[in-house]
Amino acid sequence: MPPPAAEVLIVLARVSTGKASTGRVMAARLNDAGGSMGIEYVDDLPTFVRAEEKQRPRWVWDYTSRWYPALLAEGVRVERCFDLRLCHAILRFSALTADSALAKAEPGVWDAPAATLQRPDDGGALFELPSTQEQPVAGEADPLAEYSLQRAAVAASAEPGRIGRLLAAESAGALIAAEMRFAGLPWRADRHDEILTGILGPRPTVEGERPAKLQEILAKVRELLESPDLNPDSPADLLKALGAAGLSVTSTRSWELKKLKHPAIGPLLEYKKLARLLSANGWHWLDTWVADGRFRPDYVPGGVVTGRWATSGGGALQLPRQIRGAVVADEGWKLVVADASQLEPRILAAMAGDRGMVAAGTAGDLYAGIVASGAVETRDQAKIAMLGAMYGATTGESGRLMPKLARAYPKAIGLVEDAARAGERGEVVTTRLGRSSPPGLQAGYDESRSEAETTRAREHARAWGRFTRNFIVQGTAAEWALCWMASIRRRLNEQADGAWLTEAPHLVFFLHDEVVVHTPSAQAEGVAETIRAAAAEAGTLLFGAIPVEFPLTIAIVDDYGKAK
DNA sequence: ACCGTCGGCGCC
DNA sequence: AAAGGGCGCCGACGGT
Repeated sequence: MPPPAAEVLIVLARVSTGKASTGRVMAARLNDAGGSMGIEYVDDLPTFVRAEEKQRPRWVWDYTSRWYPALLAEGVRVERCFDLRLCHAILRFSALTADSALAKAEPGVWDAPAATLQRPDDGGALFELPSTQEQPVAGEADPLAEYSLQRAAVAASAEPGRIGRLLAAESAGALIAAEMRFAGLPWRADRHDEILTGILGPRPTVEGERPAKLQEILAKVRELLESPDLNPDSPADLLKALGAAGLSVTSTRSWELKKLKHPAIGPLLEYKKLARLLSANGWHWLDTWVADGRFRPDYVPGGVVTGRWATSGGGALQLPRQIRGAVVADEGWKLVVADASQLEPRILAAMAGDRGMVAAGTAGDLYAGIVASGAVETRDQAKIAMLGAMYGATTGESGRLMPKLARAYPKAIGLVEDAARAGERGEVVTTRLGRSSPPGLQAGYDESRSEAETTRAREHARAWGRFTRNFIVQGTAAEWALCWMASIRRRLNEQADGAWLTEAPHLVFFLHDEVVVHTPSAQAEGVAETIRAAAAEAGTLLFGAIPVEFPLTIAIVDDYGKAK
Protein backbone atom coordinates (compact mmCIF):
# COMPACT_ATOMS: atom_id res chain seq x y z
CA MET A 1 0.00 0.00 0.00
CA PRO A 2 1.73 3.17 -1.14
CA PRO A 3 0.65 6.34 0.62
CA PRO A 4 -2.20 8.19 -1.06
CA ALA A 5 -1.04 10.19 -4.07
CA ALA A 6 -2.43 13.43 -2.71
CA GLU A 7 -2.01 13.56 1.02
CA VAL A 8 -4.83 15.00 3.06
CA LEU A 9 -4.14 16.42 6.49
CA ILE A 10 -6.68 16.84 9.23
CA VAL A 11 -5.70 19.25 11.98
CA LEU A 12 -7.47 18.65 15.27
CA ALA A 13 -7.97 21.25 17.98
CA ARG A 14 -10.05 21.20 21.10
CA VAL A 15 -12.85 23.72 21.24
CA SER A 16 -13.55 25.78 24.30
CA THR A 17 -16.16 28.35 25.23
CA GLY A 18 -15.01 30.61 28.00
CA LYS A 19 -13.26 28.62 30.65
CA ALA A 20 -14.88 25.26 30.05
CA SER A 21 -13.74 22.74 27.53
CA THR A 22 -16.77 21.72 25.49
CA GLY A 23 -15.57 18.30 24.46
CA ARG A 24 -16.04 19.39 20.86
CA VAL A 25 -13.21 19.19 18.42
CA MET A 26 -12.47 21.34 15.42
CA ALA A 27 -11.25 19.39 12.43
CA ALA A 28 -9.59 21.42 9.69
CA ARG A 29 -8.93 19.65 6.44
CA LEU A 30 -5.90 20.67 4.38
CA ASN A 31 -4.72 19.53 0.98
CA ASP A 32 -1.12 18.53 0.45
CA ALA A 33 -0.22 22.09 -0.50
CA GLY A 34 -1.41 23.21 2.92
CA GLY A 35 -4.55 24.87 1.54
CA SER A 36 -7.79 24.75 3.49
CA MET A 37 -10.43 22.28 2.37
CA GLY A 38 -12.91 23.26 5.04
CA ILE A 39 -13.52 23.11 8.75
CA GLU A 40 -16.04 21.09 10.69
CA TYR A 41 -16.90 20.58 14.33
CA VAL A 42 -17.02 17.10 15.76
CA ASP A 43 -18.70 15.83 18.92
CA ASP A 44 -17.92 12.15 18.63
CA LEU A 45 -14.23 12.08 17.82
CA PRO A 46 -13.63 8.29 17.79
CA THR A 47 -16.42 7.78 15.26
CA PHE A 48 -15.15 10.65 13.14
CA VAL A 49 -11.57 9.39 13.16
CA ARG A 50 -12.62 5.82 12.40
CA ALA A 51 -14.57 6.99 9.38
CA GLU A 52 -11.94 9.39 8.07
CA GLU A 53 -9.14 6.88 8.54
CA LYS A 54 -10.42 4.99 5.50
CA GLN A 55 -9.08 7.90 3.38
CA ARG A 56 -5.71 7.54 5.12
CA PRO A 57 -5.18 11.15 6.16
CA ARG A 58 -2.31 12.38 8.28
CA TRP A 59 -3.67 13.61 11.60
CA VAL A 60 -2.08 16.76 12.93
CA TRP A 61 -2.39 17.40 16.64
CA ASP A 62 -0.57 19.13 19.44
CA TYR A 63 0.53 16.18 21.45
CA THR A 64 -0.08 12.52 20.58
CA SER A 65 -0.53 11.32 24.11
CA ARG A 66 -3.34 13.82 24.62
CA TRP A 67 -5.37 12.42 21.74
CA TYR A 68 -4.36 8.91 20.89
CA PRO A 69 -4.86 6.91 24.12
CA ALA A 70 -8.55 7.80 24.21
CA LEU A 71 -8.93 6.74 20.57
CA LEU A 72 -7.17 3.43 21.22
CA ALA A 73 -9.43 2.86 24.21
CA GLU A 74 -12.37 3.16 21.79
CA GLY A 75 -10.78 0.68 19.43
CA VAL A 76 -9.59 3.26 16.89
CA ARG A 77 -6.08 3.31 15.42
CA VAL A 78 -4.57 5.89 13.11
CA GLU A 79 -1.98 5.22 10.47
CA ARG A 80 -0.06 8.48 10.42
CA CYS A 81 0.24 11.73 12.33
CA PHE A 82 2.26 14.85 12.94
CA ASP A 83 2.98 15.48 16.58
CA LEU A 84 3.36 19.25 16.52
CA ARG A 85 5.11 19.58 19.84
CA LEU A 86 7.72 16.92 19.08
CA CYS A 87 8.28 18.32 15.61
CA HIS A 88 8.54 21.85 16.98
CA ALA A 89 11.27 20.75 19.37
CA ILE A 90 13.30 19.40 16.45
CA LEU A 91 12.73 22.40 14.17
CA ARG A 92 13.48 24.90 16.94
CA PHE A 93 17.11 23.77 17.20
CA SER A 94 17.90 22.06 13.92
CA ALA A 95 20.76 23.66 12.04
CA LEU A 96 18.85 22.76 8.87
CA THR A 97 16.00 25.12 9.77
CA ALA A 98 17.95 27.79 11.65
CA ASP A 99 16.79 30.55 9.30
CA SER A 100 13.09 29.74 9.63
CA ALA A 101 10.53 31.99 11.26
CA LEU A 102 9.84 29.17 13.69
CA ALA A 103 13.44 29.05 14.87
CA LYS A 104 13.73 32.81 15.12
CA ALA A 105 10.53 33.33 17.10
CA GLU A 106 10.63 33.91 20.84
CA PRO A 107 10.00 30.75 22.86
CA GLY A 108 6.28 30.11 23.28
CA VAL A 109 3.85 27.45 24.40
CA TRP A 110 5.12 24.99 21.82
CA ASP A 111 8.50 25.06 23.51
CA ALA A 112 7.16 23.82 26.84
CA PRO A 113 9.16 20.79 27.94
CA ALA A 114 7.18 17.58 28.02
CA ALA A 115 7.54 17.28 31.76
CA THR A 116 5.53 20.42 32.44
CA LEU A 117 2.61 19.39 30.27
CA GLN A 118 -0.50 17.93 31.79
CA ARG A 119 -1.10 14.24 31.70
CA PRO A 120 -3.21 13.20 28.72
CA ASP A 121 -6.07 11.78 30.76
CA ASP A 122 -6.54 14.56 33.29
CA GLY A 123 -9.30 16.21 31.34
CA GLY A 124 -7.77 19.65 30.99
CA ALA A 125 -6.83 21.17 27.69
CA LEU A 126 -3.17 21.49 27.00
CA PHE A 127 -2.88 24.87 25.38
CA GLU A 128 -6.31 26.18 26.17
CA LEU A 129 -6.57 29.89 26.52
CA PRO A 130 -9.62 31.75 27.77
CA SER A 131 -12.05 32.99 25.15
CA THR A 132 -15.66 34.02 25.01
CA GLN A 133 -16.90 32.30 21.91
CA GLU A 134 -16.57 28.89 20.41
CA GLN A 135 -13.19 28.64 18.73
CA PRO A 136 -10.09 26.55 18.75
CA VAL A 137 -7.22 27.50 20.97
CA ALA A 138 -6.13 31.08 20.64
CA GLY A 139 -3.13 32.94 19.40
CA GLU A 140 0.23 31.25 19.28
CA ALA A 141 -1.19 27.93 20.49
CA ASP A 142 -3.24 27.54 17.30
CA PRO A 143 -2.25 24.21 15.77
CA LEU A 144 -3.16 25.41 12.27
CA ALA A 145 -0.78 28.35 12.54
CA GLU A 146 1.89 26.14 14.06
CA TYR A 147 1.49 23.60 11.28
CA SER A 148 2.05 26.24 8.61
CA LEU A 149 5.12 27.52 10.41
CA GLN A 150 6.53 24.01 10.52
CA ARG A 151 5.66 23.38 6.91
CA ALA A 152 7.43 26.57 5.87
CA ALA A 153 10.48 25.69 7.95
CA VAL A 154 10.80 22.30 6.27
CA ALA A 155 10.20 23.66 2.77
CA ALA A 156 12.90 26.31 3.17
CA SER A 157 15.40 23.89 4.67
CA ALA A 158 18.59 22.99 2.85
CA GLU A 159 17.63 19.34 3.35
CA PRO A 160 13.82 19.14 3.29
CA GLY A 161 13.94 15.41 2.60
CA ARG A 162 15.99 14.64 5.67
CA ILE A 163 14.22 16.88 8.11
CA GLY A 164 10.83 15.80 6.77
CA ARG A 165 11.78 12.18 7.24
CA LEU A 166 12.86 12.91 10.79
CA LEU A 167 9.55 14.60 11.64
CA ALA A 168 7.60 11.69 10.20
CA ALA A 169 9.72 9.16 12.11
CA GLU A 170 9.44 11.10 15.36
CA SER A 171 5.66 11.28 14.96
CA ALA A 172 5.42 7.58 14.13
CA GLY A 173 7.37 6.96 17.32
CA ALA A 174 4.74 8.86 19.28
CA LEU A 175 2.02 6.60 17.84
CA ILE A 176 4.07 3.51 18.66
CA ALA A 177 4.70 4.69 22.22
CA ALA A 178 0.96 5.10 22.80
CA GLU A 179 0.20 1.74 21.21
CA MET A 180 2.86 -0.07 23.25
CA ARG A 181 1.47 1.38 26.44
CA PHE A 182 -2.03 0.40 25.35
CA ALA A 183 -1.03 -3.18 24.54
CA GLY A 184 1.35 -3.51 27.49
CA LEU A 185 4.31 -5.83 27.92
CA PRO A 186 3.07 -9.33 28.89
CA TRP A 187 4.13 -9.82 32.50
CA ARG A 188 3.58 -12.89 34.66
CA ALA A 189 3.42 -11.81 38.31
CA ASP A 190 3.69 -15.44 39.44
CA ARG A 191 6.94 -15.92 37.51
CA HIS A 192 8.27 -12.67 38.87
CA ASP A 193 7.47 -13.80 42.41
CA GLU A 194 9.22 -17.15 41.77
CA ILE A 195 12.34 -15.35 40.57
CA LEU A 196 12.39 -13.04 43.58
CA THR A 197 11.75 -15.90 46.00
CA GLY A 198 14.56 -17.92 44.46
CA ILE A 199 17.06 -15.11 44.87
CA LEU A 200 15.87 -13.27 47.98
CA GLY A 201 13.74 -15.77 49.84
CA PRO A 202 9.96 -15.57 50.28
CA ARG A 203 8.22 -12.21 50.36
CA PRO A 204 8.31 -10.91 53.95
CA THR A 205 4.91 -10.82 55.59
CA VAL A 206 5.79 -7.66 57.47
CA GLU A 207 6.13 -4.51 55.36
CA GLY A 208 9.66 -3.13 55.42
CA GLU A 209 11.29 -6.30 56.72
CA ARG A 210 14.24 -7.72 54.79
CA PRO A 211 13.68 -11.05 53.03
CA ALA A 212 15.43 -14.10 54.56
CA LYS A 213 18.43 -14.33 52.20
CA LEU A 214 19.14 -10.63 52.49
CA GLN A 215 18.83 -10.84 56.28
CA GLU A 216 21.24 -13.77 56.34
CA ILE A 217 23.90 -12.03 54.28
CA LEU A 218 23.53 -8.82 56.26
CA ALA A 219 24.18 -10.71 59.52
CA LYS A 220 27.37 -12.08 58.01
CA VAL A 221 28.53 -8.64 56.86
CA ARG A 222 27.84 -7.09 60.27
CA GLU A 223 29.77 -9.85 61.99
CA LEU A 224 32.78 -9.71 59.66
CA LEU A 225 32.97 -5.92 59.91
CA GLU A 226 32.28 -6.05 63.67
CA SER A 227 29.51 -3.49 63.19
CA PRO A 228 26.35 -4.93 64.71
CA ASP A 229 24.22 -1.90 63.81
CA LEU A 230 25.54 -1.33 60.30
CA ASN A 231 23.02 -0.11 57.74
CA PRO A 232 24.70 -1.04 54.45
CA ASP A 233 22.10 0.99 52.55
CA SER A 234 23.66 4.12 53.95
CA PRO A 235 26.90 4.97 52.11
CA ALA A 236 28.08 7.15 55.01
CA ASP A 237 27.45 4.44 57.58
CA LEU A 238 29.11 1.82 55.42
CA LEU A 239 32.13 4.00 54.75
CA LYS A 240 32.59 4.45 58.51
CA ALA A 241 32.38 0.72 59.17
CA LEU A 242 34.86 -0.06 56.40
CA GLY A 243 37.25 2.53 57.80
CA ALA A 244 36.98 1.04 61.28
CA ALA A 245 37.89 -2.34 59.78
CA GLY A 246 41.06 -0.81 58.38
CA LEU A 247 39.87 -0.55 54.80
CA SER A 248 40.56 2.77 53.17
CA VAL A 249 38.11 3.70 50.44
CA THR A 250 36.59 7.01 49.46
CA SER A 251 33.36 5.61 48.08
CA THR A 252 31.26 2.47 48.43
CA ARG A 253 30.88 1.80 44.72
CA SER A 254 31.00 -1.89 43.90
CA TRP A 255 33.98 -1.61 41.61
CA GLU A 256 35.93 0.24 44.30
CA LEU A 257 35.04 -2.38 46.89
CA LYS A 258 36.12 -5.17 44.55
CA LYS A 259 39.70 -3.97 44.84
CA LEU A 260 39.73 -4.58 48.59
CA LYS A 261 40.96 -7.73 50.28
CA HIS A 262 38.79 -8.51 53.29
CA PRO A 263 36.46 -11.40 54.15
CA ALA A 264 33.50 -9.02 54.47
CA ILE A 265 33.76 -7.72 50.90
CA GLY A 266 32.32 -10.82 49.21
CA PRO A 267 29.15 -10.90 51.31
CA LEU A 268 28.87 -7.11 51.13
CA LEU A 269 28.88 -7.11 47.34
CA GLU A 270 26.33 -9.92 47.41
CA TYR A 271 24.17 -7.86 49.74
CA LYS A 272 24.34 -4.85 47.43
CA LYS A 273 23.32 -6.96 44.47
CA LEU A 274 20.29 -8.41 46.22
CA ALA A 275 19.28 -5.15 47.88
CA ARG A 276 19.29 -3.48 44.48
CA LEU A 277 16.99 -6.11 43.00
CA LEU A 278 14.64 -5.81 45.96
CA SER A 279 14.39 -2.03 45.91
CA ALA A 280 14.31 -1.52 42.15
CA ASN A 281 12.29 -4.49 40.87
CA GLY A 282 11.02 -6.31 43.95
CA TRP A 283 7.49 -7.07 45.10
CA HIS A 284 6.72 -3.40 45.61
CA TRP A 285 7.58 -2.70 41.97
CA LEU A 286 5.39 -5.61 40.92
CA ASP A 287 2.43 -4.28 42.92
CA THR A 288 2.90 -0.80 41.55
CA TRP A 289 3.56 -1.35 37.86
CA VAL A 290 2.02 -4.64 36.80
CA ALA A 291 -1.74 -5.00 36.45
CA ASP A 292 -3.85 -7.55 34.59
CA GLY A 293 -0.77 -9.37 33.36
CA ARG A 294 0.73 -6.32 31.66
CA PHE A 295 3.50 -3.82 32.42
CA ARG A 296 2.54 -0.42 31.03
CA PRO A 297 5.32 2.11 31.36
CA ASP A 298 4.87 5.64 30.13
CA TYR A 299 7.16 6.00 27.13
CA VAL A 300 8.39 9.53 26.40
CA PRO A 301 9.42 9.90 22.73
CA GLY A 302 12.00 12.62 22.31
CA GLY A 303 12.53 12.58 26.07
CA VAL A 304 16.32 12.56 25.71
CA VAL A 305 18.19 15.44 24.01
CA THR A 306 19.79 13.02 21.56
CA GLY A 307 16.36 11.86 20.36
CA ARG A 308 16.29 8.68 22.35
CA TRP A 309 13.12 7.84 24.20
CA ALA A 310 12.85 8.19 27.92
CA THR A 311 10.26 6.54 30.14
CA SER A 312 8.66 7.57 33.34
CA GLY A 313 7.35 5.07 35.82
CA GLY A 314 8.69 1.64 36.42
CA GLY A 315 12.12 2.22 34.93
CA ALA A 316 11.18 0.40 31.75
CA LEU A 317 14.49 1.05 30.03
CA GLN A 318 16.44 -0.52 32.90
CA LEU A 319 14.70 -3.87 33.32
CA PRO A 320 17.51 -5.99 34.76
CA ARG A 321 18.29 -9.27 33.05
CA GLN A 322 17.53 -11.09 36.31
CA ILE A 323 13.79 -10.55 35.99
CA ARG A 324 13.24 -10.69 32.23
CA GLY A 325 12.02 -14.25 32.68
CA ALA A 326 8.78 -12.74 34.00
CA VAL A 327 8.05 -11.34 30.53
CA VAL A 328 6.15 -14.31 29.12
CA ALA A 329 4.17 -14.56 25.89
CA ASP A 330 0.48 -15.39 26.18
CA GLU A 331 -0.66 -18.99 25.62
CA GLY A 332 -0.25 -19.80 21.93
CA TRP A 333 1.84 -16.65 21.36
CA LYS A 334 5.58 -15.97 21.13
CA LEU A 335 7.92 -13.07 21.69
CA VAL A 336 10.13 -12.10 18.79
CA VAL A 337 13.12 -10.31 20.30
CA ALA A 338 15.38 -8.48 17.86
CA ASP A 339 18.40 -6.32 18.53
CA ALA A 340 20.67 -4.47 16.14
CA SER A 341 24.21 -5.74 16.60
CA GLN A 342 26.86 -3.09 17.29
CA LEU A 343 24.48 -0.42 16.10
CA GLU A 344 26.39 2.70 17.13
CA PRO A 345 29.76 1.87 15.55
CA ARG A 346 27.99 0.85 12.35
CA ILE A 347 26.08 4.12 12.39
CA LEU A 348 29.35 5.97 12.78
CA ALA A 349 30.94 4.08 9.89
CA ALA A 350 27.96 4.85 7.64
CA MET A 351 27.73 8.53 8.61
CA ALA A 352 31.41 9.03 7.93
CA GLY A 353 31.27 7.06 4.71
CA ASP A 354 34.31 5.18 6.05
CA ARG A 355 34.59 2.35 3.55
CA GLY A 356 37.18 0.54 5.63
CA MET A 357 35.03 0.43 8.71
CA VAL A 358 31.92 -0.40 6.71
CA ALA A 359 33.84 -3.29 5.16
CA ALA A 360 35.01 -4.46 8.59
CA GLY A 361 31.36 -4.93 9.53
CA THR A 362 30.11 -6.75 6.46
CA ALA A 363 31.22 -10.21 7.60
CA GLY A 364 29.05 -10.01 10.73
CA ASP A 365 31.12 -9.13 13.78
CA LEU A 366 32.40 -5.57 13.35
CA TYR A 367 34.95 -5.92 16.15
CA ALA A 368 36.36 -9.11 14.64
CA GLY A 369 36.59 -7.25 11.34
CA ILE A 370 38.59 -4.48 12.97
CA VAL A 371 41.01 -7.05 14.39
CA ALA A 372 41.28 -8.71 10.98
CA SER A 373 42.27 -5.37 9.46
CA GLY A 374 45.26 -5.31 11.82
CA ALA A 375 44.31 -2.09 13.62
CA VAL A 376 44.34 -3.74 17.06
CA GLU A 377 45.20 -7.20 18.34
CA THR A 378 42.13 -8.55 20.12
CA ARG A 379 38.37 -8.27 19.87
CA ASP A 380 38.23 -6.80 23.36
CA GLN A 381 40.68 -4.11 22.32
CA ALA A 382 38.59 -3.30 19.26
CA LYS A 383 35.48 -2.93 21.37
CA ILE A 384 37.14 -0.81 24.04
CA ALA A 385 38.78 1.42 21.44
CA MET A 386 35.48 1.96 19.60
CA LEU A 387 33.66 2.81 22.80
CA GLY A 388 36.47 5.20 23.66
CA ALA A 389 36.15 6.89 20.30
CA MET A 390 32.40 7.37 20.65
CA TYR A 391 32.46 8.46 24.31
CA GLY A 392 35.65 10.47 24.30
CA ALA A 393 37.89 8.39 26.56
CA THR A 394 41.16 10.11 27.37
CA THR A 395 42.79 7.78 29.87
CA GLY A 396 43.29 4.08 30.49
CA GLU A 397 43.51 1.38 27.89
CA SER A 398 40.68 2.92 25.93
CA GLY A 399 42.52 6.22 25.62
CA ARG A 400 45.72 4.44 24.55
CA LEU A 401 44.04 2.28 21.91
CA MET A 402 42.02 5.00 20.26
CA PRO A 403 44.92 6.49 18.22
CA LYS A 404 45.47 3.10 16.61
CA LEU A 405 41.87 3.16 15.51
CA ALA A 406 42.28 6.70 14.21
CA ARG A 407 45.15 5.59 11.98
CA ALA A 408 43.21 2.64 10.58
CA TYR A 409 39.89 4.45 10.13
CA PRO A 410 40.64 8.15 9.71
CA LYS A 411 37.24 9.09 8.30
CA ALA A 412 35.15 7.48 11.04
CA ILE A 413 37.32 8.63 13.92
CA GLY A 414 37.77 12.02 12.28
CA LEU A 415 34.02 12.51 12.30
CA VAL A 416 33.68 12.09 16.07
CA GLU A 417 36.85 14.07 16.70
CA ASP A 418 35.46 16.94 14.62
CA ALA A 419 32.19 16.77 16.55
CA ALA A 420 34.13 16.99 19.81
CA ARG A 421 36.16 19.99 18.65
CA ALA A 422 33.00 21.72 17.42
CA GLY A 423 31.37 21.23 20.81
CA GLU A 424 34.46 22.58 22.57
CA ARG A 425 34.21 25.72 20.44
CA GLY A 426 30.57 26.13 21.40
CA GLU A 427 29.16 25.09 18.02
CA VAL A 428 26.20 22.79 17.53
CA VAL A 429 26.43 19.41 15.82
CA THR A 430 23.74 17.69 13.78
CA THR A 431 22.63 14.11 13.24
CA ARG A 432 22.14 12.48 9.86
CA LEU A 433 18.46 13.47 9.57
CA GLY A 434 18.85 16.88 11.15
CA ARG A 435 18.50 16.86 14.92
CA SER A 436 20.95 19.38 16.35
CA SER A 437 22.54 19.51 19.76
CA PRO A 438 21.19 22.20 22.07
CA PRO A 439 23.14 25.45 22.20
CA GLY A 440 24.79 24.88 25.53
CA LEU A 441 28.22 26.32 25.81
CA GLN A 442 29.46 29.88 25.68
CA ALA A 443 32.15 29.80 23.02
CA GLY A 444 35.72 30.25 24.16
CA TYR A 445 37.08 31.17 27.53
CA ASP A 446 38.88 34.19 28.78
CA GLU A 447 42.58 33.52 29.24
CA SER A 448 42.91 36.53 31.51
CA ARG A 449 41.04 34.79 34.30
CA SER A 450 42.79 32.97 37.08
CA GLU A 451 44.49 29.69 36.38
CA ALA A 452 41.86 27.77 38.32
CA GLU A 453 39.03 29.41 36.40
CA THR A 454 40.73 28.73 33.09
CA THR A 455 41.24 25.11 34.00
CA ARG A 456 37.62 24.77 34.99
CA ALA A 457 36.40 26.45 31.81
CA ARG A 458 38.63 24.21 29.72
CA GLU A 459 37.37 21.09 31.47
CA HIS A 460 33.81 22.26 30.93
CA ALA A 461 34.51 22.76 27.24
CA ARG A 462 36.00 19.28 27.00
CA ALA A 463 33.00 17.76 28.77
CA TRP A 464 30.71 19.51 26.29
CA GLY A 465 32.88 18.17 23.48
CA ARG A 466 32.40 14.64 24.79
CA PHE A 467 28.68 15.28 24.75
CA THR A 468 28.61 16.57 21.16
CA ARG A 469 30.96 13.76 20.09
CA ASN A 470 28.51 11.21 21.41
CA PHE A 471 25.45 13.19 20.31
CA ILE A 472 25.89 12.66 16.59
CA VAL A 473 26.32 8.90 17.00
CA GLN A 474 23.69 8.28 19.66
CA GLY A 475 21.27 10.66 17.94
CA THR A 476 21.69 9.11 14.50
CA ALA A 477 21.35 5.63 16.01
CA ALA A 478 18.10 6.81 17.59
CA GLU A 479 16.91 7.97 14.16
CA TRP A 480 17.75 4.61 12.66
CA ALA A 481 15.82 2.90 15.45
CA LEU A 482 12.79 5.16 14.91
CA CYS A 483 12.78 4.42 11.18
CA TRP A 484 13.19 0.72 11.96
CA MET A 485 10.24 0.70 14.33
CA ALA A 486 8.05 2.80 12.07
CA SER A 487 8.73 0.37 9.26
CA ILE A 488 7.99 -2.64 11.50
CA ARG A 489 4.73 -1.03 12.57
CA ARG A 490 3.67 -0.20 9.03
CA ARG A 491 4.50 -3.69 7.74
CA LEU A 492 2.76 -5.48 10.61
CA ASN A 493 -0.25 -3.24 10.12
CA GLU A 494 -0.40 -4.05 6.41
CA GLN A 495 -0.17 -7.76 7.13
CA ALA A 496 -2.80 -7.67 9.88
CA ASP A 497 -5.63 -7.55 7.36
CA GLY A 498 -7.76 -5.31 9.52
CA ALA A 499 -7.31 -7.27 12.74
CA TRP A 500 -7.26 -5.16 15.89
CA LEU A 501 -3.87 -4.15 17.30
CA THR A 502 -3.66 -6.72 20.08
CA GLU A 503 -5.20 -9.55 18.03
CA ALA A 504 -2.33 -9.49 15.53
CA PRO A 505 1.48 -9.28 15.88
CA HIS A 506 2.31 -5.99 17.59
CA LEU A 507 5.23 -4.15 19.17
CA VAL A 508 5.33 -4.42 22.96
CA PHE A 509 8.77 -3.17 23.91
CA PHE A 510 11.59 -0.96 22.67
CA LEU A 511 15.03 -0.48 24.17
CA HIS A 512 17.21 1.87 22.06
CA ASP A 513 18.42 -0.79 19.62
CA GLU A 514 16.11 -3.67 20.47
CA VAL A 515 12.42 -4.42 19.89
CA VAL A 516 10.03 -7.08 21.13
CA VAL A 517 6.99 -8.14 19.11
CA HIS A 518 4.20 -10.21 20.69
CA THR A 519 2.78 -12.53 18.06
CA PRO A 520 0.63 -15.61 17.57
CA SER A 521 3.14 -18.51 17.40
CA ALA A 522 2.30 -19.45 13.83
CA GLN A 523 3.31 -16.00 12.59
CA ALA A 524 6.56 -15.69 14.53
CA GLU A 525 8.87 -16.64 11.66
CA GLY A 526 7.13 -14.20 9.36
CA VAL A 527 7.46 -11.46 11.97
CA ALA A 528 11.20 -12.11 12.17
CA GLU A 529 11.45 -11.64 8.40
CA THR A 530 9.41 -8.45 8.63
CA ILE A 531 11.77 -7.09 11.28
CA ARG A 532 14.78 -7.86 9.08
CA ALA A 533 13.21 -6.19 6.07
CA ALA A 534 12.46 -3.14 8.21
CA ALA A 535 16.08 -2.92 9.33
CA ALA A 536 17.23 -2.87 5.72
CA GLU A 537 14.69 -0.17 4.95
CA ALA A 538 15.88 1.94 7.89
CA GLY A 539 19.44 1.78 6.58
CA THR A 540 18.33 3.00 3.18
CA LEU A 541 16.16 5.76 4.64
CA LEU A 542 19.15 7.18 6.49
CA PHE A 543 22.07 6.47 4.23
CA GLY A 544 20.68 5.83 0.77
CA ALA A 545 22.68 3.48 -1.34
CA ILE A 546 25.75 3.17 0.91
CA PRO A 547 26.22 -0.60 1.27
CA VAL A 548 26.21 -0.59 5.05
CA GLU A 549 24.60 -3.52 6.81
CA PHE A 550 22.72 -3.53 10.07
CA PRO A 551 22.62 -7.18 11.07
CA LEU A 552 20.10 -8.27 13.68
CA THR A 553 20.14 -10.91 16.36
CA ILE A 554 16.64 -12.35 16.50
CA ALA A 555 15.26 -14.85 18.99
CA ILE A 556 11.79 -16.39 18.98
CA VAL A 557 11.09 -17.25 22.58
CA ASP A 558 8.40 -17.90 25.17
CA ASP A 559 10.00 -15.54 27.64
CA TYR A 560 12.29 -12.53 27.37
CA GLY A 561 14.82 -14.10 29.73
CA LYS A 562 15.69 -16.65 27.05
CA ALA A 563 16.49 -14.07 24.41
CA LYS A 564 20.14 -13.56 25.30
C1' DA B 1 5.42 15.29 56.57
C1' DC B 2 7.31 16.94 52.39
C1' DC B 3 11.14 18.35 48.98
C1' DG B 4 15.53 18.46 46.58
C1' DT B 5 20.14 16.48 46.21
C1' DC B 6 23.45 12.78 46.40
C1' DG B 7 25.49 8.17 46.00
C1' DG B 8 24.88 4.17 43.77
C1' DC B 9 23.51 1.13 40.00
C1' DG B 10 20.33 -0.89 36.43
C1' DC B 11 19.89 -0.41 31.07
C1' DC B 12 21.67 1.07 26.10
C1' DA C 1 39.54 -4.06 35.10
C1' DA C 2 37.45 0.51 34.12
C1' DA C 3 36.99 5.67 31.90
C1' DG C 4 34.47 8.19 28.29
C1' DG C 5 28.12 9.45 26.35
C1' DG C 6 22.79 9.13 27.46
C1' DC C 7 19.05 8.03 31.00
C1' DG C 8 15.47 6.81 35.69
C1' DC C 9 14.80 5.19 40.21
C1' DC C 10 15.94 3.84 44.83
C1' DG C 11 17.11 4.90 49.85
C1' DA C 12 19.55 8.02 52.66
C1' DC C 13 20.12 12.51 54.15
C1' DG C 14 19.80 17.36 55.16
C1' DG C 15 16.88 21.03 54.79
C1' DT C 16 12.33 23.21 55.84
